[in-house]
Amino acid sequence: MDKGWGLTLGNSDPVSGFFPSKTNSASAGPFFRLKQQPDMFQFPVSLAGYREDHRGTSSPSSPASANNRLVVDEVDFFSDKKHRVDDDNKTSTTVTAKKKTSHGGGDHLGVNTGLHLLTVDGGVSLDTEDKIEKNELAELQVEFKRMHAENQILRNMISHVSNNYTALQMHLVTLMKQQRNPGPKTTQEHEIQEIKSQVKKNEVVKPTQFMDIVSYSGTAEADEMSHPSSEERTRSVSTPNNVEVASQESPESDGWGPNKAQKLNLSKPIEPSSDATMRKARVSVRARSEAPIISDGCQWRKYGQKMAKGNPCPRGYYRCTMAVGCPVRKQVQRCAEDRTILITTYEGNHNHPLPPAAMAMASTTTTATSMLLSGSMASADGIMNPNFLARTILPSCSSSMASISASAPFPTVTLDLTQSPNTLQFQRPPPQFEASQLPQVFYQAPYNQSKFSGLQLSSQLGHQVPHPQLQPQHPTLVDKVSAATAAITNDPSFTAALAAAITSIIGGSHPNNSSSNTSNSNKK
DNA sequence: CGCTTTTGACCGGCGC
DNA sequence: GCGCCGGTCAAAAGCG
Repeated sequence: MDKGWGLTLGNSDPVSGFFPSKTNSASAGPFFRLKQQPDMFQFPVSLAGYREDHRGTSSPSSPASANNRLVVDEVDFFSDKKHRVDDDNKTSTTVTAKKKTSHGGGDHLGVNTGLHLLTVDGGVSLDTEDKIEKNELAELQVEFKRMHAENQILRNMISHVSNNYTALQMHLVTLMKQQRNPGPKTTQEHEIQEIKSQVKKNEVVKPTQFMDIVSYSGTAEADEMSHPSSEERTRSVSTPNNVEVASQESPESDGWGPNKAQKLNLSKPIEPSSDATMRKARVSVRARSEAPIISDGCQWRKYGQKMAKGNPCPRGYYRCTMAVGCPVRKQVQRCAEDRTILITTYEGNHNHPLPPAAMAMASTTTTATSMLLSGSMASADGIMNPNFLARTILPSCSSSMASISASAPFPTVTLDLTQSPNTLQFQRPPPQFEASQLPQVFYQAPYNQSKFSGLQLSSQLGHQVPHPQLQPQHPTLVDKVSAATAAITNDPSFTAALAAAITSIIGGSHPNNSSSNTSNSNKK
């Protein structure tokens, strides 16, 4: 079980942990606020490296994550609170101020204390030096104000993008619901019909790999109905599309292994157990870590270990033990090529409230995962609209080599955090960075994979691959915002946060506590 | 003593 | 039908 090393989700101070201030956090993430839950878009994530001193401590809520990062193998979100876009400018300003006042020990911008005291000896040119320093201080203050104004502009831009995305997301959800309930006719009927046709196409392609958008939305609603608790209602509201990435627990399915539900005929009535592909959806995170496991905010218990074919390293099987019957599983295995890379694959759906950190992750990346999943339905031929990724997942992955992939037979979001030059710049020299490893997104639909197995998108918003169907709704705005987004996404910790988020969302998107036959791991 | 980990056995899916 | 393989089970061992 993970006890606090590796990917750590702390919750001591989510806001300051990931964003330097609440003010900044209010605008820090273009799509991390899409759920209208500002508090949910905080990333107290530390994709931290191996810290033996944390071993044995419960990581999710360990405030110690903000300290003691002498050895960091991955991204440490707590180590540097000045990475965020809003602070980049501030940081530089502060550094300048410190340099100019270093002899006096002044630590605060605008409070140039101690300078005079050190220059008094001899009493030479005190006034002159004082004036010079006052001028410098004034310049710094002006610059600081200017930076602040720029930050405000950037915030507004991000907010704008966020709003646009939210509207788009809601639109998508609306379409899904309308598709499921064809009764009401709206002006978007043609879009509904298009989705329906896509569903039919998917049936033809490969039923067992069908990403059941119908049951997808249906299960989400079913969950809402079956879990009327206030918290779950809140989460349902906060995640309108309710990314049911994971299993809808049923007696014959546990959400991980081979499942009979995969073979259910699509013509059958919509029910959770028929959502085979959704149940099979996985999130895989590749992270460089010496730790045997990554801590992601949940408690895990190992229930098995197997030697997987083609990999000399054993694969560990873990299940969530935060609640009885939680069906969430994860596999942990080291990469065969590079054993410093830890591959963690998540599957399942938590049936319990998540820790604050994990919930933040879950809420935040519901968007990303939902875009991955629902986006696969967004185009006529089943090809995911890359813009969705570009708008949601990509920004956070752009500069940290995070790749997103989905491969048959199960849709899988793969985040590769092993090639994050920016991250490593903070910690140690980049070991393996080369031009060919520029941020890319690889999306492969779980079906019809051949159509776009090679789809690659530049994750840089400013370098999106042109596509007739993929033109942004507000290209001009996108261009404008690209700079701001890049500033955000240039922080590799953001990617690590996303990784943790997606991994947690797999289990945290929506509670479902249907009795699972895989939940008796504790019985002995 | 209770919980977790280990590890071989078992099961089911899938390809040949 | 058979064997391979991934995944899970559960008894035994380990640990605090």
